[in-house]
Amino acid sequence: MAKERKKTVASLQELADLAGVSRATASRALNDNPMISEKTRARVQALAAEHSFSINRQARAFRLRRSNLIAVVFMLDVKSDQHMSDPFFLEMLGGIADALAERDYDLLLTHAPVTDVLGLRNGRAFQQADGIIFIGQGEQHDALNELTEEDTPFVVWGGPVGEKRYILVGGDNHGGGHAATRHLLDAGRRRIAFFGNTRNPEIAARHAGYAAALAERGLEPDPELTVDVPFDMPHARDVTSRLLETARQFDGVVCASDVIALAAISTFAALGVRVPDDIAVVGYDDVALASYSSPALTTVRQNIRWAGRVLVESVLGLVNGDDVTDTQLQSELVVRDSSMRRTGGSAPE
Amino acid sequence: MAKERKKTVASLQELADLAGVSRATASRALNDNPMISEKTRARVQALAAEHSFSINRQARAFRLRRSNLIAVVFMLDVKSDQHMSDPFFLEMLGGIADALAERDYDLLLTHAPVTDVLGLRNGRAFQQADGIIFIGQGEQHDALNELTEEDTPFVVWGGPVGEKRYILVGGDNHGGGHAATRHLLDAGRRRIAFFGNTRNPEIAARHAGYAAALAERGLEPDPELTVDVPFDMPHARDVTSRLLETARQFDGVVCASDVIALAAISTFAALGVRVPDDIAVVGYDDVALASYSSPALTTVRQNIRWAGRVLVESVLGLVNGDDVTDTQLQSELVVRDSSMRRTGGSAPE
DNA sequence: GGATACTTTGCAATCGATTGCGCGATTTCC
DNA sequence: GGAAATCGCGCAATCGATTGCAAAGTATCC
Repeated sequence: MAKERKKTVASLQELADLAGVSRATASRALNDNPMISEKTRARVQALAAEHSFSINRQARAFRLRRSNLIAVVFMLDVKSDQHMSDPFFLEMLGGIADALAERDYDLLLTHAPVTDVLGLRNGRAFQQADGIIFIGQGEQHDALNELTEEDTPFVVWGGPVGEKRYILVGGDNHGGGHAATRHLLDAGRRRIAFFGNTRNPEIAARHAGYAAALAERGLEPDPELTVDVPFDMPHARDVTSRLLETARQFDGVVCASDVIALAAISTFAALGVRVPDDIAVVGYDDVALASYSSPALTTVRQNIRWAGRVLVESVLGLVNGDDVTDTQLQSELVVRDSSMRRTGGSAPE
Repeated sequence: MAKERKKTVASLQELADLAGVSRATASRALNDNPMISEKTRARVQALAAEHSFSINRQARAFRLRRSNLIAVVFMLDVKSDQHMSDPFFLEMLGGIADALAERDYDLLLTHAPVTDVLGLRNGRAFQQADGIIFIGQGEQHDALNELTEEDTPFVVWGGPVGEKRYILVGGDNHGGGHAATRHLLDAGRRRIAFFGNTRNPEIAARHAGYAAALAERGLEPDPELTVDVPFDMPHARDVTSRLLETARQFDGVVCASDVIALAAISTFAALGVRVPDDIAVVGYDDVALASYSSPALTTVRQNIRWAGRVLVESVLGLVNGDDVTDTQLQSELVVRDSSMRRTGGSAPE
């Protein structure tokens, strides 16, 4: 009797009957349509709440041709096998999810190893979602350009590229790469390597910043020290150890991600190279776990959660037909290893 | 002219017209309904492919009252603030996403800090999705029981609990906790702590395994050494350092997650405690990054991607009205620190 | 050949919400 | 007091696919 929830009302029609109005009026009342009188609106809404009625979203989506769904597509490079275990993705996803929830949108997660991005045209993302967020460009830049022909709008998280027809949101990769490299230079390092796949636009920009920082000090980047390290741990480890065997003449390394950095550090340790004494390492992304390595990892912070918000605002802007422009977010060097500075060869402790 | 994609066909009606059949026949042909002759079916499907027609999923979902969407809800404890930065979640999500994609389902991600789980009843997950996967029970066990009243079926990843009315999938938490503890005991440790929030059912089971392992060796677990460490790094660090100040009489610690373990190790290091010489640490989950800490972290592996598959199969089983039972997956100790054994007080290096 | 059975296809209702248009009632204005 | 403007609401079409049922066409049997 004192049941808090009354018999639930299934359809708009039932609610209308209950309120003694037509379906049309009930619909308008729920949507705060000004055509409806204040009194009627209040009554209908009260009844809706009382009977815990909520509109059938399927029907609504069908009628309005609008699902309130935004798809998130992770562009995973199969070759370099940057897979989801990079915490960066999760934090980004969290940021996007939160921002979408605030705007009353839902998140459709599409996680396909994307070799053929164009195949997405016939996939769910383009069919069901009102808009799409691509995380990363991988090496699929041209395919993305082609997707702009479709009528589902999208934005991309990534790095600068040449001919671009889509909306891009990204960090200041050039600045980040520059700051990271500069940090090592300031610590007295001279032979600085770069670990990362420069075919990826974001990483290419970081690498450009790296090269620029070297140039400012009159240093020429050694091509042999730019290594295409895959994103995931096991591979990174292999490549790193191989490099150490063949050309151990470097004393610092700028990594394209924290995961790479941690893999490198771990590998160095296994091979008896001391970090940061022999080789100093800088990461990228400032994932939560990075601060807990020992020594704590110096890295470039991107405000990932905020990035998620910007992505959401951009894509919803497109959905609503607003003018949307590219966005570049700040990146910031986070220095954690105060003892990296070269003091003349003596290792502390 | 040699355009590979002909003018796309928007609706079933158009396709039917093109094929010279009725909408009904076209629909049945596309769905391989045996009522339709082989010839007609082939013709319709060929035309559909040729004009890259794909059914309007909104309309279909509306008509069939079935969206082919499975919602994934992360149960985040606000108090203990276990947030998404734990890579465990991401790997699980990847496993679920893959398994769903194979079954032609999509993933609706719902990421709400769930204080009031019952509020989900009116949320999107219950409205749009055909089924739901909850990741973790948090401390919301009773609320979950109540949700079984709703008509959207769901399964839960988590640990054993008392009165349970829902389908549960989980790892062998008791066995894992036992193995982890046993490992430390075998290495000669005697004062072993447990870090984790035992109000969480999974962790409670791990703790039970921990206690059981101690008991087998005639040791009584010291309540003071069971510490409710929050899941995220900063808090874990605080709590850990406090513990060290007040009661530093332990030589091993079983952690409820790798993230906690890494935080603990980092804290120990900062406080001058040597790992594993002074205190040996075992983690849980075997997240990718764990293997790269130094020393590499011994941990309990759960096959998370497989877990994702099992969750998907279970929830789809429920959706289809099959009988579904609880599942317990294997857990396995991964030993990475060969040098942990106590050798009489002499620290190597 | 005619009746019966089976196969193949089409008709039309249906799912639930939204919205253009029109109608009656009320207010406003002169 | 009457015409015009305004307000509040309902009628009915509509979105696109699915499906029970009936009808038309074809094969089978005696």
